[in-house]
Amino acid sequence: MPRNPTSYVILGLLSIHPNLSGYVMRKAVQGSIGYFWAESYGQIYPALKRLTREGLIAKSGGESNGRRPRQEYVLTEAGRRCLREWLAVPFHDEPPKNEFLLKLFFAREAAPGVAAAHLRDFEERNRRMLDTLNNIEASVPTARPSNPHQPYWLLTLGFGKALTAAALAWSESARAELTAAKPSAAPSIRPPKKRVAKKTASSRKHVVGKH
Amino acid sequence: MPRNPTSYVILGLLSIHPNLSGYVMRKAVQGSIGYFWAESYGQIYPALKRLTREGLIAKSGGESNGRRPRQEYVLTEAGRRCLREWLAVPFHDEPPKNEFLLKLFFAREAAPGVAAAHLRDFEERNRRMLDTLNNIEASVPTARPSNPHQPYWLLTLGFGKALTAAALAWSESARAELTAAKPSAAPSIRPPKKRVAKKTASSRKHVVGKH
DNA sequence: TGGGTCATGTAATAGGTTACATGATTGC
DNA sequence: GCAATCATGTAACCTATTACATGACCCA
Repeated sequence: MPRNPTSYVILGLLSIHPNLSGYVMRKAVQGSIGYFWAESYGQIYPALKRLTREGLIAKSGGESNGRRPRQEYVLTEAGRRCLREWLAVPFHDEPPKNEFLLKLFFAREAAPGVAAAHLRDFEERNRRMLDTLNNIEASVPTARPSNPHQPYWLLTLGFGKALTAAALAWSESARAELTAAKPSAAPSIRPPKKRVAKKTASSRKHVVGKH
Repeated sequence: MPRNPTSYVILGLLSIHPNLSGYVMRKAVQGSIGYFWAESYGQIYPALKRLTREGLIAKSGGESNGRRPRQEYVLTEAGRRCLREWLAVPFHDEPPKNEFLLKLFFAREAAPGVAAAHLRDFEERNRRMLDTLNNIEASVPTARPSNPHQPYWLLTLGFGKALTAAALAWSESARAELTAAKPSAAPSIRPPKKRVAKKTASSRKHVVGKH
């Protein structure tokens, strides 16, 4: 019986830390794997119900400290087995849909300045993201014992940093290229000295836009 | 009236090259923006129908050279306006869901070797991707006139190359870190000289896995 | 008393994949 | 003849977001 990604996120979180409620799972996703994953309540709560019904997780007494009592969950043995099996099967990577790149690709049709604006926006967001990731890194204890999951967390964090930094570097050079290549709206006679002029290129058999 | 991303992809493609059929649109997506976007026939054909009904595109005589006649489409003026408007609104970037990173993050629960296997797999896929992108780049004419969309294509291609290269570099160092950090299954007494030992770290307020 | 956050959930809708059906043509 | 590719489309299903409903507690 195939299960959706949300289910595995839940199983994974419970494998790291028992007794989580739907609410804190959502928060945990945002706070730890938010760089490459997202879950909404509309996904989590139904999944919790289903997983309970199927015996992969079980309700554990929700501690109600003054507040509304939280329904908490723990992994069952079946749940742990299920998680392990899923972890072992090869991942599939569909191309991540990137609306920013989509708009950039079609940007010739846009009003002048639109592409540059998106690029600035992109750059800014990456700058903030890199900041966030660095803060996370700084908040991690470098101390010896730590916890057994930490090596893997460090790897994903490192990935986030590396890719964000690369995106940032690219967007800076892209901005330069763009302003250099587009001095006026009608570049027909000698586009005045491209400054950056990095040799990049594009496009395969290109059904669309044969050159 | 809000439209789905697929619609804008169609409008965008037709803005670059008129007279495309659903079939070649799919191919064009794979061949040009496949690095960061995907569309299935199940999305494209209904979208074509709807866009035609709404007057954003129109059927253009499908040329039937021996084969089954293809239904081709062109942009209408309303379609072009609609595309322009969409291009101008800020993009929203949801975190791209990355199953590889998800499995890596939870990998402590997996059987030994699983994380390393995924990493090798990831590395290999990125290597192939970089190859593909380089081939695309090589096939682009460096000649002067070219076509007006090319600067934007070059930017997205450059992005793909930069990010893939960064992912590749990361995965190589990650593999080294992983093998260094995990000599046996129970690293409790002095994990023998980590070789790479790049200072990375992880995790924010971390509801899950407080250290 | 009003806004923020804690906390759980449902319903409507949108977005997207997969499998299937159909049939022609090309190349081995 | 058979497999692959061209080419269009539909139906069933899964995935996911958004808005909404509910209510308590905290703090200013």
